[in-house]
Amino acid sequence: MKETAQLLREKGLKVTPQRIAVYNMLLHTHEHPNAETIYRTLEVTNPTMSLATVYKTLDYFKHLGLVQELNVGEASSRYDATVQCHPHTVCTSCGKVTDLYCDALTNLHEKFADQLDFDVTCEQLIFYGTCSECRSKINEDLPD
Amino acid sequence: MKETAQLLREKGLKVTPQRIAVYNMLLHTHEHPNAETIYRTLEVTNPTMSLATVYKTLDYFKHLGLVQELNVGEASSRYDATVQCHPHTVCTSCGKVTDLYCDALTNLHEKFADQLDFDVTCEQLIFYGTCSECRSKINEDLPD
DNA sequence: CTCCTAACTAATAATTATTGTTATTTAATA
DNA sequence: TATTAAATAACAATAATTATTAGTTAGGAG
Repeated sequence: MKETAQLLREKGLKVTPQRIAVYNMLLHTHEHPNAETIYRTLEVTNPTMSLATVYKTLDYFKHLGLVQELNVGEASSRYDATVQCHPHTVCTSCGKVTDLYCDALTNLHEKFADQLDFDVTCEQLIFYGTCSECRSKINEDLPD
Repeated sequence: MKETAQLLREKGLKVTPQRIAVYNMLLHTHEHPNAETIYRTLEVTNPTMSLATVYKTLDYFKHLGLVQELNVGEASSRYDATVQCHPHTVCTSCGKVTDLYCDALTNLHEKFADQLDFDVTCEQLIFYGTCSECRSKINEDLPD
């Protein structure tokens, strides 16, 4: 936990329990939680935590490049402590968002920069569909 | 305009002036407007038009595959009458969303389907950055 | 062509995610 | 330890979207 405090300080942020809690939660999950989920998870151990602070903290973190905001078409944004752009899969059945680490699908803009007439700062590739678990479930429910 | 009425009928929808107006507007623009913009544009010529109807109409259209909902990280969704998945650029300076027709950046999932363990139904590739017009403006404002 | 009815629309209320406000508290430094 | 600028919690406000409902209309039956 020392590292988080150090990191926040380096970014010019005051170190508060709330900020440490939000950042550490994002570091240790792969669920890409939204603000509501972060708040619900943290209020159990951090009674002194409000949803507005979660929003504000995420906003600071985003602008300082500590987290990435992810928009997969849901009403609310999801957050990821991995700030490097990388593709995601989104299961339209269970809602699960998964990181995809695949060099061939990453930094696509670099390969096409000359054809674009557009300065790309960030790219987002999302595959929508059905994850393997949901596919199995659907097959169980529909025996032939 | 006859074709739109025909298309709606084929999809099992009643043909109403509101629905024709919304669909035709989306057909004839490349601006990827959101519900609010569609409403504002149409109320000029269609005084009998309400924002709630625009939302409901877009929802019907989306589920019937007549339009595509596009989420570029803004508060509201944008809509596109081109339902085939294709990449977009989003200028973070002026907000303009532009279609990108480039075979090498389209249907990426088909090329990687075997590596995924995920049934992809649709993919979305978005390049965020600065469009050429905004780049020129920035250069004007900052002479060296 | 007129009538009928289910489907549609407009108006408006309600909801949900997010942001603003403010009084109080706290982290960091002298 | 005292100071103070910044952060927080509580709550109000806003914006986008959805739900409700009473009145209207499209389109088929007669």
